Amino acid sequence: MMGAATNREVNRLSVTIKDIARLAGVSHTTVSRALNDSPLINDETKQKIKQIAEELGYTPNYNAKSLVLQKSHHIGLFFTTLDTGTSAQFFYDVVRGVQSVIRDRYQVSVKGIDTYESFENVNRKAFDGIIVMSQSAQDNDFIRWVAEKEIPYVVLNRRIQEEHAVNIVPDDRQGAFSLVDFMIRQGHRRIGFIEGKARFQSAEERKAGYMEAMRTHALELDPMLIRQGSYDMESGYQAMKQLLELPSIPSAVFCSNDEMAVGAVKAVSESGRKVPDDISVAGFDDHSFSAFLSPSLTTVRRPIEKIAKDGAGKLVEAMESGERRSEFIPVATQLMVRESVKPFVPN
Amino acid sequence: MMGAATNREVNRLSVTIKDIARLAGVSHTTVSRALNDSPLINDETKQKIKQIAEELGYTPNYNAKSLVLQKSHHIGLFFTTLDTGTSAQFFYDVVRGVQSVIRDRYQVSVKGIDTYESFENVNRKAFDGIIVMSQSAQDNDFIRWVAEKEIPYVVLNRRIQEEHAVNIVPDDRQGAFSLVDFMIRQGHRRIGFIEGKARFQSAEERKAGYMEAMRTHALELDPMLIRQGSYDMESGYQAMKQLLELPSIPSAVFCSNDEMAVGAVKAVSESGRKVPDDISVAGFDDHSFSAFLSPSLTTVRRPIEKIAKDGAGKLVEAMESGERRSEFIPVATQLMVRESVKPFVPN
DNA sequence: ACATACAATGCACACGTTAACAATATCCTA
DNA sequence: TAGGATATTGTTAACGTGTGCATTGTATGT
Repeated sequence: MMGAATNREVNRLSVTIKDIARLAGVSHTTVSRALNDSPLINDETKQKIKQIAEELGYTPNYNAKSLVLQKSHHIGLFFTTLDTGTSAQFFYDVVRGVQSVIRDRYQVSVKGIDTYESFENVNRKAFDGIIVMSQSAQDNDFIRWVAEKEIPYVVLNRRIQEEHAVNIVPDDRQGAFSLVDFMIRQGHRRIGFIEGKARFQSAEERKAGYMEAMRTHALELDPMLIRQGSYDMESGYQAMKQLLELPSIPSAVFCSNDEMAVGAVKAVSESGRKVPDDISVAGFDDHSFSAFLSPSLTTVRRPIEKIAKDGAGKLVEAMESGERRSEFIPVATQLMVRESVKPFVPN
Repeated sequence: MMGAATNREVNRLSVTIKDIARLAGVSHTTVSRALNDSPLINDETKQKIKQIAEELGYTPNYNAKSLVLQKSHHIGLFFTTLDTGTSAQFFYDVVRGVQSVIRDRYQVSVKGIDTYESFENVNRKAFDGIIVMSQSAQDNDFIRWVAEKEIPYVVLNRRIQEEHAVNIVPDDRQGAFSLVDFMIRQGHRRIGFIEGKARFQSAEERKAGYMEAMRTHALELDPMLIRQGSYDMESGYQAMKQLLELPSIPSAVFCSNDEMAVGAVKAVSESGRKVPDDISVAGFDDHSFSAFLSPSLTTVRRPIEKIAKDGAGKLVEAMESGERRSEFIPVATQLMVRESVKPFVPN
């Protein structure tokens, strides 16, 4: 009679190293070592054990491994928010970039920082490492928490002051500068600006680039030409409508991202004007649709997927070496000249 | 001297129920019960224990919990692919929808099915439940695997035959039908069609809707008017270019999604024609940019975020009740009439 | 006053894995 | 041929938590 033993096996969720041990006639320790390719184990036994494991369809219980190895096999990918302000394209590029380097080495959990009331569950037991895709200084509390818990982490997309982390940041200011500089060289003097989401660092950097370019060319900074937006199309549409109601409208408008530029172009069309003949419009990000719009959108490419990949790579390095290295890596942006900005023609 | 004990505490990753037990002068069993609000424990002791836990900043070790409770606290969110074919908007809407109902009850890991060579690590130990955002019959192997492993799951977005799962699917065929029907009622007779990504079910359904509408109105199905696309802008652009080279071009073109419609509109513009005056164009999905294009895009809204929410809700239900219920839930789509389709005017 | 029920807590083991240490067998060296 | 080194395996405890069962103390009913 073998009722009891059989029942136990049947009821169990799945095969364990003890099952393999029994069949191989060795101890479970030996099985563990064999499956981990320990040099201690004789090659023949090793092969035999591996074969049995294969036949039984053994898969390790990662919860048990995690418990004893103090390693969760999980990394967290945190965004400032998953609601307004994070564009679909941005989100998608980041997740793809991260996944492409992590593959099945870790599980990647995607989160919005703003959904947490308390960070208590963000700790070393839950995450081996954390990628913060930071868009705003709001994230500082979170980043400080992660640093205090001594979880290996990297911060991408926004410059931070902390000392113990890799920080990869696109040079938004330079990108904005070169775009506005380009507009000015095309003869534009009254250049409007639609800001990104308030308190987002990228929004501030882009504004700084705009202002710097204007100052460099000794152009007047008319505050009426600067409008607040929030990175979504509707806000770009509204802001542009306001600009078009001014007594003296700008000949060119720089929108802090491509989505707002789409909204802005719509407002221009509705006013009976044409882009770029009557007014030039540019965006930022080089969103995937930008090249396909009519007119195609002049913008600045920001290599988000590459930043995500590099960041994930650096994080894995840090997790596996155990060293916390501080490193600031700026990433160049690239001006994409297309059709939506034309030389200024006085009428 | 208290060297040894202190050292152990200092070196440990964090506070455990045994630490709390020691301070409270009870056994760790009592602590475990108290923190889980067991009715067995006296209210006073319970309060005292909870307070100590609070003071020490205790957080449970989910790996240990998982091990003993056979529950991973993780759910998997699987897409057919994270590469071409899955649009950023689709991806984003789904993740947001799922996260909004799951919150911090489970960790959500996002995956592309096509990155797996072997599904071995997809099992009950790793996932308490799985959401398959299925776009193609390619996923059938995966779905079968999940069903065999008896992991609670739901399949969204694509109709399946399996018996033990909830299946929520937008009625793409009906949506496509009503859109093409609308075009025909606007007087169009030669209506082009740009197909979605090959082997994607949504692509086939939309084609079926197109053909059904044409047949219903007894219109000729000219195979020259049907072009293969792959759901991205470039393919829409190329397909439309081909259609415009025909000796007799269509007066309206239905693109299987909005992204291809954007590419198609570009091709029309480049040929010197105008949308919708010279040729009408429509898409599918009601992408966030569709209302903001000029002309705004006539399309079909598919409530992806709602599907994701409902699906996540059903999954949680299934996981927590332990019942596998088979349920097919079709979701209506909605025709969004905008500017890019105009009544047909013979020239 | 005594059996009985019940409330509250502890003991001991289990979950599946790894690892320090112990144990054995085998081989080599002087 | 004794003694040590080495290769291979096993014993046992540990990771942090939950739970069946035993235990203790207290209240209840007769």
